[in-house]
Amino acid sequence: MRAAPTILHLDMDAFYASAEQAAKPSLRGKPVVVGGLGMRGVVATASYEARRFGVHSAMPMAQARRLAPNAAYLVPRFSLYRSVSDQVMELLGRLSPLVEPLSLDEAFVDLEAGGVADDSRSARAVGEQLRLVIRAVTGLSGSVGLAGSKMLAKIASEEAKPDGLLLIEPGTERELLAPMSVRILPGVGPATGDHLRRAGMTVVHDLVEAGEAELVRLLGRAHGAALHRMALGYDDRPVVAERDAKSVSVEDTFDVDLHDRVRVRIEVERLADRCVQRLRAAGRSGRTVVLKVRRYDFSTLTRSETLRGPTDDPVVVREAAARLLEAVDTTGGVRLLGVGVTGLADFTQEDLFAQAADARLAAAAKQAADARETGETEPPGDSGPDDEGPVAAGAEGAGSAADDPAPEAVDGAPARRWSAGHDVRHDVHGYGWVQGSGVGRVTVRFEEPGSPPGRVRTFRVDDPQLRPSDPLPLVSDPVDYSSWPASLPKSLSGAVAEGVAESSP
DNA sequence: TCTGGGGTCCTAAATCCA
DNA sequence: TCTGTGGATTTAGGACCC
Repeated sequence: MRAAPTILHLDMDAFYASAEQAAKPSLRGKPVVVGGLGMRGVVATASYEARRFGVHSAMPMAQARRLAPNAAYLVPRFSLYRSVSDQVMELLGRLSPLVEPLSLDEAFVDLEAGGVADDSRSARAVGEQLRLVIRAVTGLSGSVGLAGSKMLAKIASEEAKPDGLLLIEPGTERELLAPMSVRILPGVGPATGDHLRRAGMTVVHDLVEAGEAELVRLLGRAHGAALHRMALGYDDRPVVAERDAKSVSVEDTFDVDLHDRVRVRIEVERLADRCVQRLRAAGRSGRTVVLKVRRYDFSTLTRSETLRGPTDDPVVVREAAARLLEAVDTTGGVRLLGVGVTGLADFTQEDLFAQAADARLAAAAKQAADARETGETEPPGDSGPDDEGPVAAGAEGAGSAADDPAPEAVDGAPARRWSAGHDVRHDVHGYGWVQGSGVGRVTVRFEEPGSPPGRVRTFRVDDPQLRPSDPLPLVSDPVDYSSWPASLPKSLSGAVAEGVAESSP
């Protein structure tokens, strides 16, 4: 544990929902729920207004709708969140070279390594400034935790939420942690929490009392020892700037369980292709292919196969996934399929051709053997990368809605798809967003981040004056903060006063 | 009334090899 | 050559995180 509370944890408040509220003035102050809208969707983020109805993240969407029927329900728009996140991360990068992003809306910063703080006073000052600047630049609020370790900084930001700052003074950690639920400690989820509760431990103090030996007995060596240290407030994990991804995976939950074996195989091949696309985009290759199957009863199993060398060949990954699938019983129905690759290496050209050739040979041999069994005469080598054609035609519909922007054909002409929540621009009425669409109509609310709440108008889905638009910046006339943190612009206090006035009418 | 998608890390058993 | 030991690797599953 370092002496000074110079590790900062930033957590944006209800990030996705807040970004949507900033983008859509008519939703400010109203319950907003962002998540998958399909029949099997779950809540990604609920605005604080929605949380008052009991809606929280990871809750099934159907349940959220019962609790808050009048909330606005929106699909996530990651491009918007990513652009806001980039702005925030850029600001953090000015404080220190050691910035560790945990997700789009969270990061650790080592202020001491950045030379911007070395004691409680300076750390608090940086934290307060950061919150102001983030609000001025993004229009959103974030909560800041400051402490001498990552664990405590994160707990501090959690306690500070929403829109606050908490600094844990060195020496006060144990006292602070003692009465808290064991669930605040990292690594204690529902299962471990239950386990501990059955052993009579519900608050952090109980863990300290129990002692390391007892926790190790209960939870195993690594977990038990780590938990004991955490309970005492010890955590010396450093802030790590960049960490390489260790796996790449894609998965889909289907609106309706899949029963048809052929359909299941087609979906696995599609997922394999998508997985390889992402792998290649990252410039990586992988050695172990993992197939994930969630069955009708939510039981989940994985099967994996390690190749002789890393690959980024879609054929190799597809065929490995298909082999793995053959060993899985899918009677009863399949709820989710996933394909992943681990054992990542940086792209190495050599192995690939040999690997692909090997796999093709093996596949050819197998196909020949199968053909002999079934009396088929289809020649091997015909199952190349692009033979999705005729079979895939019947495979439409139940896939996730999110990943397939292909327009539906109406009267032979491609109809545009107006997704709820997405931005549009109309030649006459300007910028707005899709409130809903159906039966040939699309309803748009015309407003933008800087405007007052706007009017709703309805158009035909093929109105030529209506076009999809990129998200607008949430703050239209940003103050120049390029000199921060060296110096704050004079307008800061003015901008801050305005911001406060806006958010508390 | 059900339970997403993208990851990480840990454990344990089986297997192989020096 | 036989047997034992210890380590590394592979595989499967589970918990956890946002």
